[in-house]
Amino acid sequence: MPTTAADGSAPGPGGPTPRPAGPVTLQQVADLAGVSPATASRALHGSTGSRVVGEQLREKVLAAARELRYVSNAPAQALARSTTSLVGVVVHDVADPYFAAISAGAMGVAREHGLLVMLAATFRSPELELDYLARLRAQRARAVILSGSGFADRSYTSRLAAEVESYRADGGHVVTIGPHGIDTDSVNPANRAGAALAVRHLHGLGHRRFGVVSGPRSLTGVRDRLDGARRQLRSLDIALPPANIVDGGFARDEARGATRALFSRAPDVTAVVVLNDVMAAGVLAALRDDLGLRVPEQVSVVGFDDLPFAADLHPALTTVRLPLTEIGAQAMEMILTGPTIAPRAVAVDGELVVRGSTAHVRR
Amino acid sequence: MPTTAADGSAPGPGGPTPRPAGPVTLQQVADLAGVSPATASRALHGSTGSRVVGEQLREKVLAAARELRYVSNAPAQALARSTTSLVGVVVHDVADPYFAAISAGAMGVAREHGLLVMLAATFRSPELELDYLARLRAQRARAVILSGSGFADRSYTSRLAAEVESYRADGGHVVTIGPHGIDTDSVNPANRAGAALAVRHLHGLGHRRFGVVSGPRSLTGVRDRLDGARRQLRSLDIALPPANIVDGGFARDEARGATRALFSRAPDVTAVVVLNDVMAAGVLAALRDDLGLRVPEQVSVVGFDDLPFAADLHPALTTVRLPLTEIGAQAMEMILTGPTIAPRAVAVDGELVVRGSTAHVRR
DNA sequence: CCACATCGGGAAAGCGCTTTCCCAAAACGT
DNA sequence: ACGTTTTGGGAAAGCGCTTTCCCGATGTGG
Repeated sequence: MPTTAADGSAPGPGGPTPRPAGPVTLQQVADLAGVSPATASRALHGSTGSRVVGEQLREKVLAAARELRYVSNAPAQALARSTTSLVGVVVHDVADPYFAAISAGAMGVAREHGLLVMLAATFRSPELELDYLARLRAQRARAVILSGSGFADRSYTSRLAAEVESYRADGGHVVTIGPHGIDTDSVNPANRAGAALAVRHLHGLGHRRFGVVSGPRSLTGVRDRLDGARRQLRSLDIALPPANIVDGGFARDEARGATRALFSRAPDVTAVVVLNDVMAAGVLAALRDDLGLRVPEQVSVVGFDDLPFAADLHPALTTVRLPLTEIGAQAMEMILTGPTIAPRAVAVDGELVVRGSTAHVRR
Repeated sequence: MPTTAADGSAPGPGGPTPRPAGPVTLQQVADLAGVSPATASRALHGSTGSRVVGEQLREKVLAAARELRYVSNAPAQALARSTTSLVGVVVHDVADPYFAAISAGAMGVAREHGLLVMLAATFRSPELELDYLARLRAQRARAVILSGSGFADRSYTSRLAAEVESYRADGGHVVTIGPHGIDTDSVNPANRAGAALAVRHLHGLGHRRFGVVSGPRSLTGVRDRLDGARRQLRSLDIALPPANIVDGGFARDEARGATRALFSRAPDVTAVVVLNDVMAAGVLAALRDDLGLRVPEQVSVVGFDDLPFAADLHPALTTVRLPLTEIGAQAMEMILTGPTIAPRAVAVDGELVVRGSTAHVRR
């Protein structure tokens, strides 16, 4: 019987794993293999450049580790190496398919490179975002991706900048997705251009009376989209009265209510641009079930993001596609290549996907 | 000017934060406050039971920490305390709304209790799940939630059991969602009963010729749902020929293709039960756009899960609702209460939500 | 007025790793 | 043949915290 006897909570001769209580330490592995902890460490994580452990001992160590089901203590390792393989991803809301897609992209890349991701959801609270950033910094996360757009608030922005600065001084790397008003690597979806695309599409179909279902204006991403739509409208000489802009709160049901409000104020609207797809679902529901307006015959609707369910809405949603998974992946890739001297900014284009929710104006 | 001069990369007299390079250590905070590290530690994380730090010093320490923007080194803390505030959540796929909802529930509870969650996506690979579990164990995560259902594979199950056992020996706690074939705390959605519910609903509407769009049978959750449907059908004396069961691969588009296959093999089917909502979206698309069959006039469809978009499908999907967010929250709560002597199992009921995709049989 | 708790602070010993040194043995050169 | 490099292993010094212990300075009761 080649396995050593070691201790025994299970004294029987058969048990292949005479595992001691509590976490197994490197020392125990070393003892079992009859080597020093130094050698055990090198055999298990031969990271020490040129230092090579002899084939013999190496095998013994690995066998010992396997037998004890050893996994190294990551915090201890982090302390000794002063580096971790953790990255943080902060989102507004995991259940929102927008963030789910971004996260999926980021996590895919993380996996390929052996990084563990800590996901934090802020539920759109700036306070919580700051708090999480500090905690991620405390964890010595290598990098963090701020994937929810920023908040349009001076105090917040400066606090964020300070926190990011501290983190960077600690050797951390932050990548933002969308506008955050701070000087970091970033990947920027074409919020303005995308919204303009939507407007031009509708204008091209003959629409002249527009409504917008917006999100909370405190979010810079929302502002940009709204701004993009507005500018494009202005340059086409179309009026967009403030009353025609309603806040759908980024939620389906809230958008549904907002849509009713919009049409009670401006019943002649024939084209509505919705600042994201989940709200668009609510808009479609309101039009169909609450207002009895037919899409696209009476009203055309275009969304934003092209979330997976967009094609399954009724009618299928015309929308501005953003390659969300790629965006997440790109952000993670920027992390892998490490920070550069000057912040990089990669721009990501949106693309109009025409489906069934838009048509020539008929009213 | 009350702030100390300390070092200075910015020698100007005004800079409020003369922060040294690299991460700030507790020692530096202690120095600045003129106390020992012991006191600084106690002042910042007064966890040491009765030990109280004098108001005076306490304030000084806090001020120093604030000034240096100190955050404690979590790995070092973890090492010293030999405990962390990390919990792992492993899912099959973050982008899948099913897991997104569960994660959201879990993360909400985690946040309330100051836990950081590490989210790992296995993309349905047993290998990866095992690997992540080991890594989470290495991180000394307090607990992990295995939220994807298990794999029906003996070798996998025994390896999982071993890994879980090791983890538990290290003081870890694991909670599973759905059947995993191992002896842990678990929250179990009513997969069998839910599927039976769907079948009874359709049967009650007069349907007698059933088809099932399943997922990969290697997943125990899928098996249970399928089994629930089968049993119910049998007890109603309805045949379900193997040819009427197709594998939709848990993906919308794959399910769409599978549906075409189903109807080419069994064109007389009037009721199809789909083992989850994302596949149901594909089924509806196939029926409507590929096969030209009208739902619910010619074919009735019921899904499973009641994901957020279910009500927005066309027609709105009749489905078996599972309170996913709650399920995630409950799992996290089991973690908070810590492991008990005997594993707990909480059962979660499904509930039929009748919408527009089912109707009396007419063919 | 002194023995004796009590309180609040610091010195120092870890926590489990990694990594620099240091050293013996083996390989090489001339 | 001997010096000189490699090679591969171990001893030990941290990494940045927490926490036990110890100790002087206050407060108590007899």
